[in-house]
Order: sequence, then structure tokens, then C-alpha cells
Amino acid sequence: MQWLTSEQLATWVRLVAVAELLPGALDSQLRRDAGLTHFEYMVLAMLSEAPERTLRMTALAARTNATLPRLSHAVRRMEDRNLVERFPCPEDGRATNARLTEAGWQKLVASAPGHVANVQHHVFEVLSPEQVTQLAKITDAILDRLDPDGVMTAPYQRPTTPADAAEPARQRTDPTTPPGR
Amino acid sequence: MQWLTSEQLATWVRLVAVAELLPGALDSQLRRDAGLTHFEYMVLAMLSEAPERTLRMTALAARTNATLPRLSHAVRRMEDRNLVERFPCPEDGRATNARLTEAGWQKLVASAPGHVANVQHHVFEVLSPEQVTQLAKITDAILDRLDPDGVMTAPYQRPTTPADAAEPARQRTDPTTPPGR
DNA sequence: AGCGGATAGTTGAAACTTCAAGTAACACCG
DNA sequence: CGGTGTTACTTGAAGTTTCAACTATCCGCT
Repeated sequence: MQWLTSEQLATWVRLVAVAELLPGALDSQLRRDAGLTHFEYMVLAMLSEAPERTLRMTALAARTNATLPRLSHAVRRMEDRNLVERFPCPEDGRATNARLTEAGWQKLVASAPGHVANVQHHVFEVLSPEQVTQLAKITDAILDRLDPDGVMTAPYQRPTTPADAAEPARQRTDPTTPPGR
Repeated sequence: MQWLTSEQLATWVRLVAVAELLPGALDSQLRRDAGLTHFEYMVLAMLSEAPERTLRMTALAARTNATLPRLSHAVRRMEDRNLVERFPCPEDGRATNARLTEAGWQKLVASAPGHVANVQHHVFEVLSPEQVTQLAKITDAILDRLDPDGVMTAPYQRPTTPADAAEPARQRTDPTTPPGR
């Protein structure tokens, strides 16, 4: 078995520290300013980018890096707050679709600027453009191992609502969330 | 307010995904093979490197990137399992020291190889040496913002046990944990 | 001495996540 | 068709983390 070199060790502690501290930093800003956890924000954000603002639970779980039970509980709570709604998928009786409500959309629009500013502050302000590029490659490589089959962080998957092609030109008003990878 | 560029966005989602997925990957290997969470492992590891295998709760919290309540609960549970023990600090009546028990040391020694292998597999095997260097710099910069005062990830702080200088030459048998930063 | 404020830690309750099981629908195969 | 296995979730319980008090000690002043 191979031990870690001292440089690996130094890198490793920092990486773990970031992984441990970053979620808390995101959560606390969002909770304070918007009454949302970062995970809830991600749910809203991912739905906002999907056609019909609708996604199957499994697809939504993949895009938010969450397990299905975690998502299921979270969506139930968000349903109580009227941020999202659930309905059975008409095309597959096993599946459930989650859709962003108007109130959910408004909540997202209201909280996105503060969140983005926070991300800028904590991450991009302290990195050079080259470092951003480096970090993209590094995280990409690590993700390949963490999630070999790309089950999480899955690419776009068509939701099974009718009226598929009818999607209106989506306003690109929305937040930190990219067009799938 | 400044929006994110598409490269920043792509980097950001990956970074969040790593921060979200990495803890789970560490936890599940350690739970399966050693019956420990990654956080518990860190507690054992940090104590193992301290003189007397003893640290104040605050110092231990800093080294494990944890809040004090989180640590307090965790240490109570680990005390029940006889992995660590707590005793009041003789030099400061407010403080509590946590010390690694022999059983805790054994547990750490037994679980370190598997854990290190897991870290190698998930992270260092997929990165070039230059990328490791880059990652160290990047995480360092981010940590400066996440933890401006270095309250977390604090450097070594002398525990307030008697017999200070008497620390025996520590065997460097131990794990992923570096000699403080 | 004695007061006021900071520091160190614990605790219980609420919130969230994980885990193991359970349900229902689909898919393939004889 | 009728099984058999797989997929897509949901649910309740158990475990963990966070949050908001609360206690006790220490420090600097007057």
C-alpha cells in the first residue's frame, strides 16, 4: 500500500476542509437572506432550467447530487411551502414529476443575486482565470471517479410531459446553474 | 452585480458536486470497513498526532473543521464506544481535553490503510503531480476566504496537560493527517 | 474584592440526512 | 398471459448536525 507524500497530504487536508466548509458558507448566506438551504436552492435552480420547469425525481436527484430519499423528503417539505409541486408522470406510472411553482420561481429570482455574489466572493474573486481552468479540469477528473457511471451529475434528460416541443424561449434570467454537462 | 461566465459556471457546478459527493464517498468506505464516519476518523487522526494524544475541544474542532456542538456530540458518542476519553483541563477550568484511548489508537491504525487507499483511488490517482500542486494553491486561496481568521484549520496549539516536554518520539505510523499547517 | 464581558463547553430540541424496507409499475421471457 | 426481476419512488425510524440557550470559568478594571 502506498502512503501519501507530504505534498499530497497538504493538498488533501485543504481539499477536505473546503469540502467541509463550503456547504456551510453557502447554506448560511442563503438561509439568512432567503430562507433556503443550498440544496433547496439547487432544486429550484435545476427545475428552473428544465423545459416546463419540470423534471422527474430521478433526474432532479442526479442534477442536485442527491440521493432519492433525500430529494423526496426535501421536495415534500418544499411542497408544503408551495415552492414546487409533484404530479405523477403520465408516461411512466412509476415516475413522479416535480414542477416549479410560480412562487418557487419568484423565490429563486429573488435569491439568485445574493447567492451569486456569495459564490463570487468565496471562490472566483480569489482565483486567477488560469486557476479557474485548472480547477475545472481537476474537479472533472475527480468526478469521473466519484461517480463513474455519471449517475449523479447526469446530462439533460427529457421530462415526460406532453407538449414537448412547445417550450417557450426560456429567459436566461437565472442563476448559477449551467446548461448541463 | 456580476453574473458568472460560462466557464465559471461549469467550474462551479463541478466544485459543488465534489464538495457534495466526496464526503459520502469517504464515509461509506470507512463505515463499511471500519464502522467510523469520516468525521470520527478525523477526530482520531488529529488526536493521534497531538502530544499526549490529547487536545482541547476547541483545538480539536478547528483541526477537524467542525463546530463545537458537533464535536461535543460526536465525542460523547465516541466516549461511549471507548475510543476517546474526556477530562477537565487542569490549567483552565473552562476547558475540556479529549484524549485518544488505546482502543481508539488501535482502531485508527486498523482503519488507516483502507482509508488512505480510498483517498488515493478517488483523488490522487486521477491527478498529475502538477495538478496536485495547483489544487493545493487553489484550495489554499479559497480557504483564506472561507475561514478568514483561520479559526478553523488552526495551527498546532499546545494542549494544557502537564509533562509537556516529555512527549515520546511519535511513531509516524499514522494516517492522512499532516503536521498542521 | 467585585463587576462586566469574553471564552469554553454542554445540552435539548428541531431539522435534516441516511438507511432499510415497502409499494407500485414496467419489461422481458417463456 | 403470468411470472420474475428491475426501476422509480415513498416512507418511517434512527442517527447526525445545527441552533439557541445555558452554565461555568477566566480576564481586565476599578
